[in-house]
Amino acid sequence: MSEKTTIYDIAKELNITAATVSRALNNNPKISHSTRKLVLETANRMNYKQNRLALALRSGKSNNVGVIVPRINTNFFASVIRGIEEGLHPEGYQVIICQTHEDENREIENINTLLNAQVDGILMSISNLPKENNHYIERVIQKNIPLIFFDRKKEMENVSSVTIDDYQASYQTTQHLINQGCDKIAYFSGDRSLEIYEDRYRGYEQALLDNNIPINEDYIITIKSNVTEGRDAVEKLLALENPPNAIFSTSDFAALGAIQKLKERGIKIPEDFCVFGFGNEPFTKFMELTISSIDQSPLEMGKMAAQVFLDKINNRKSENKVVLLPKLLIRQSSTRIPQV
Amino acid sequence: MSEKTTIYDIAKELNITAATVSRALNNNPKISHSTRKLVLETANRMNYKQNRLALALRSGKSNNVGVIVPRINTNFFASVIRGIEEGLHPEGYQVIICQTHEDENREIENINTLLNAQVDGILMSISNLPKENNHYIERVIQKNIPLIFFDRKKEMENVSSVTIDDYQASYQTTQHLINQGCDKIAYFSGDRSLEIYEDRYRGYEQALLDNNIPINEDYIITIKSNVTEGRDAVEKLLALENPPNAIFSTSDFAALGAIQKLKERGIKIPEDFCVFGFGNEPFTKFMELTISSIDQSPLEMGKMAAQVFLDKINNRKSENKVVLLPKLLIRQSSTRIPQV
DNA sequence: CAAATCCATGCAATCGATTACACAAATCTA
DNA sequence: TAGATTTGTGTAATCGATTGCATGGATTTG
Repeated sequence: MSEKTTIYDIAKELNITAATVSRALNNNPKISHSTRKLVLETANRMNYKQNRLALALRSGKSNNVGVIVPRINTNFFASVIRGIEEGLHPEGYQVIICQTHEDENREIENINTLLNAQVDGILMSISNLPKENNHYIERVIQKNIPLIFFDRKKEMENVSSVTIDDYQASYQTTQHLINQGCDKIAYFSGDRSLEIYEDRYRGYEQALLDNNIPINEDYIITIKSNVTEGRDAVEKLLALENPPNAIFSTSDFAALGAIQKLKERGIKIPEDFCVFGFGNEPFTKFMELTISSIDQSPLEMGKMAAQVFLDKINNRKSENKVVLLPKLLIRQSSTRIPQV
Repeated sequence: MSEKTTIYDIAKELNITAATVSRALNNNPKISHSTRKLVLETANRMNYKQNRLALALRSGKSNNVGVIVPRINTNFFASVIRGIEEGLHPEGYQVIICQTHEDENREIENINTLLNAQVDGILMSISNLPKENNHYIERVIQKNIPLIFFDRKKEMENVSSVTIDDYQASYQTTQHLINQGCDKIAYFSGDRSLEIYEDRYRGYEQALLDNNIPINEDYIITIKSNVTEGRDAVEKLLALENPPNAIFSTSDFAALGAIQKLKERGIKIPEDFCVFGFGNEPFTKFMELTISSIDQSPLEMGKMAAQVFLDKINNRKSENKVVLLPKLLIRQSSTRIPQV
């Protein structure tokens, strides 16, 4: 039935040993031309396929890498994974995907599962900030397994990372809004205990300071990345005595919610109010009023993460922090002054 | 350094054999309570992790399943994969992902890679219609490895599938458009050599026939799933002597392109023209003019595919065709008569 | 022609975990 | 208390591929 051909089957067929078959298949120069030819033909005829598990067990290399993300079905993570896959597949690696659902326990679980599976490396975007007890991450390093963070990273020794320059992205965006004449810029933040959100906040803050605009704590709202939170946040902002005239949202979804609510209130965008998102979700450019956003080059980020992993595994580098340039996509929702 | 603890290390530590350790860890009742406790404690202390490769080699089960899709970074496929992952992870399976980029050679390559990796099953959405030479798919069946198609399936013996009822979806949508007063309904088709697109076409056709509306070949355009093709197709349609007053697009992206172009031409939606998409991409409900579409329940589809795989592997069923119900999401782009 | 060299292949251990079978010690039966 | 049974472990084979070392025959060298 399920006739799995092994090198032993080939050996028996040809009245030679499995060792010889193995060597022939691996182009070992010690094998005579005639034997090699015979083995290759027979292997082909018997539809032989190398059992990678056996190889993995012996060599200690599984040729699998694990990828851990909060969830897979958002454009950003799906695209990063696609990039990783494209970078690693040609090198013979398979990608195993795990989702944390932003849950710390599942994150730990996932890491253990991947270590069990003997992956050759782990590429991850942190879901939660591991508290003091981030032993589980250090265990990966102790095992000498390359660990690479992408996007949501944590500064750690011996851990490489691939991110965009979140600070710059944020600084430039804020400056852009100021250039458009906005002087009261609200800010939708993510969880600032994660480095990327802290960096983004600092960029926003510094741009305001550099333009002599005071920070207004009322304008700073922490949100989750969805439409509803964006709508709710706008309600709060419009209820202020001195409401803002721009929003920089670190989530495209919240930016969309904000725009919906602003329109309902009859506020004209971008004339009366500018909005800027983050992430370049596909819908931002599909809207009638296209939404300005920041592209994080997820495909490139994934490919780069794959490259960093390959460099590490080949001992070319022990540590490496890659920072990609963000791309500001200035669209209608923040364009008062026509772009040249 | 990378101190991988094995059962042999534990055995040596306790002056017993690996067999005993193995049994203790597997709760074999023949092991004395004291030994078991000792082993478990020691294993824990030495941070033992079972090597799944060794287990896989011995048992012949890798506890990996392969998933093959055209690409991962679309909402639909990412969501299906998420569903598969959620269904399989609790059962101890890891998901290995491969992308074909719609390329037949990569599809063959992917299957070979997965067979090499000794996956316990393959879940796939066909990219290309394998011609006569679909040996590569049959090889999977010969090896007695469960094969499950989702969405883009091909009718084959011993192969299970999970799809939505594409015919019904299409029939109902066409009927809905007719009910809205549209009598000249154009149709954007995918590659009809794939079953799902053929089914969808038949649904469209039958609904027209049942309403005594003649089929107009000029209205039927085969497109790729992107915005540009939708725009181009509308240009062609509007250039006709007798242009249509509705479009049923089997792609949300093409539907969006169509809407953009129609608006540019000053055509009012839905008053003068109705548009219906397919796939329920997130943007369809985010637009100012929300786009009617068909939800394919990708998450559920993935979970169901996982379930069918589990049933098969546990010999509960040898073959199984699951057909999910499509959900018509009737939104503004096709609503002339207000819904109750 | 005897000794040295080389070539192609075989032998056997290894990776880590599991498990059928064997066996010694402990416990029970009559 | 001798024999039967149970209990807990050890022995060794197995999964499939790789590889250091050994070996036997052919070829070359002096």
